[in-house]
Amino acid sequence: MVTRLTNYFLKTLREDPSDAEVISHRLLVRAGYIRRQAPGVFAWLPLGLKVKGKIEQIIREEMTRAGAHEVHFPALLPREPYEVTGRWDEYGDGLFRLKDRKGSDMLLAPTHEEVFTLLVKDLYSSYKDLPLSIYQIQDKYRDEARPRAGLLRGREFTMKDAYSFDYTDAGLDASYMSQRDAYERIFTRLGLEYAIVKADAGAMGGSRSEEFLHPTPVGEDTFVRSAGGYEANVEAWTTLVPPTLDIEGLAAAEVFDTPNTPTIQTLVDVANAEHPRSNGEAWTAADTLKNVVLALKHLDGTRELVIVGLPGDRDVDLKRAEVAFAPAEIEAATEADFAKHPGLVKGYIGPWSENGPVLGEKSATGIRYLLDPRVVAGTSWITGANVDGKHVFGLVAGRDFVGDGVAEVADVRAGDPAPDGSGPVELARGMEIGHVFQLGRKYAESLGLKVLDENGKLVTVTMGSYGIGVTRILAIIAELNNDDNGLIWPETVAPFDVHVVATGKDPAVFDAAETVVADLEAAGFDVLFDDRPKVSPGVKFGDAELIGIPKIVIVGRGVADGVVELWDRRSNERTPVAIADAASRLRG
RNA sequence: CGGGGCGUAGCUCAGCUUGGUAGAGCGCCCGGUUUGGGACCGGGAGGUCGCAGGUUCGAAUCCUGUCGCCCCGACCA
Repeated sequence: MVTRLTNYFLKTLREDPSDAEVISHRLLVRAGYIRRQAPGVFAWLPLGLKVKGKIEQIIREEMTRAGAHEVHFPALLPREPYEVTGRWDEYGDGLFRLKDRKGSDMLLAPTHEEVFTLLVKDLYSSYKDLPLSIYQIQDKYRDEARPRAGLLRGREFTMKDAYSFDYTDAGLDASYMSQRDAYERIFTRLGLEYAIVKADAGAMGGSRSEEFLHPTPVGEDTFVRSAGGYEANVEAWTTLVPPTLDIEGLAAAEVFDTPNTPTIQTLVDVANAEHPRSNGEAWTAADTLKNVVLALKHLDGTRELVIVGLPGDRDVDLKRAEVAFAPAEIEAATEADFAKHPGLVKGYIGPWSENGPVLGEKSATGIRYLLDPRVVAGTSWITGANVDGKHVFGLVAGRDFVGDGVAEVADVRAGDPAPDGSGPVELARGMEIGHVFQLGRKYAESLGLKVLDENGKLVTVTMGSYGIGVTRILAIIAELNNDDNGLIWPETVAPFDVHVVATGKDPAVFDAAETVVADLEAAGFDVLFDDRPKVSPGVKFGDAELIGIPKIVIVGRGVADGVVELWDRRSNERTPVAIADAASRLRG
């Protein structure tokens, strides 16, 4: 195929658009691939659509290889199925909701678990029909609080979402691995580095969940990896629990005056100055127990205070807290919250007081008290004595206080030991490009998807859900492949195979260019032909660089000697070749 | 939702402090000269200065309100 620039829908911009910050956004707009319509919503121009199509094609091929079949659902859906699974409420403000003329609630789907499940329920009723994997490539809608970075975080984005249906756990495992393997092939073909990290299943429910993260400093996810191969999103991190210690023989707790120690650091300073440890070692923040007050906003609108006790050198990671308390939302405790609980002495909160337990469901305050996994029985702490200006030293977990449970909310640090014993971890940033979930029976259960098994018994189907962010991947590829002059697409996703540039005004040049273009087409190349007659060479070269097709043929002054130049966009090398050899040289 | 920045021609921006009725570059149209790195000359089209009030003889400029956009944070694929 040959596409001529003289009648193509393309206009490049000489300057960066003022509303674009990240490189992929700037270049995709400047080079005429996309245009912004609304925050986080983009129109696709011909060039952009071609690249998107190339990525989708690779995904389709690998889905087919994995035995998944393509379908297509509407983006506009009725409320009911999402009401049944609870997601109409759980999605909160992130869901695009609208009403039709009759006043019925509709939504723009953020994902399609419900309708896929219902479709299979409509048509299938026997174990003989399973396993089944179906997928679609469809636009998704999420009303992000803050869309940003162009395509990297939009409110409309294209996603490949696949769903597997099995009636045994082993079957689900197999379907899951089949998709997971397909993802590895897809990202490898796209030339995208990825880490497969353990992820939090979160509001999606289910058990096993892994994210494909592309490591990049601009990523929004923090993940950890150990030298021994452990990789996990910090949201899914589980703390290595130390062994419990012997309580026998530990000294009794002692209360000391510690005026003006509202922060951990001031407390540690005072402790070292006035109450040094008996063995002479200095106290550190890790010897203190920090009790952080969190307010949970539950789905039904109720507000609950929870106090988390964690080592004083750790902070609460709000993302991890959201996971720990999902689906409730986390807010900082307000003055009003404290006013309702006069038993809490700000800055000196602790589980213990001379008058008995202060924190915990069975204590004086009745506030739920959860402990960091590191606060095991037999560990000894300096913590607030619930009296202004006093702390208690040597307070022993399991002897002097207990929690109502464990909470994984502390931040994860470089150097923390991996839970599988594979050594200390380092932290890295990544951008989520794919996610595989074992949903289990959550959706099938609530929507009533059951089949008859070999014994004629009704069994609930078990499902998996597998997503890839198509438009996000496009943006990441653009982010990775560019230079000062523009985009440089990998051949696998470039909008065209070859960009032919005819320069000058000599009719002989244009004749020669027609010959080259015809040869290339005959050789099977998809060709973009810059045949604009009155545009100077500088403009054409600049546009070619901006557009970023990796192989460029310059037809110009060399024509007099019977040669054209092959210009490699990435290496910037130009190689003269005979006009008649251009096509075969490029094919080789 | 908090913090910051910005809305003036198709695009990128100046003008606003110190009010006097709108500019530049690029792009676009016509004519001509150019053609291997974003050419040049001449002529031209194009703007309710985001919107609404207010102050003033007079507002892009000052005041109030409002809407929108971008960035950081919270939140999210």
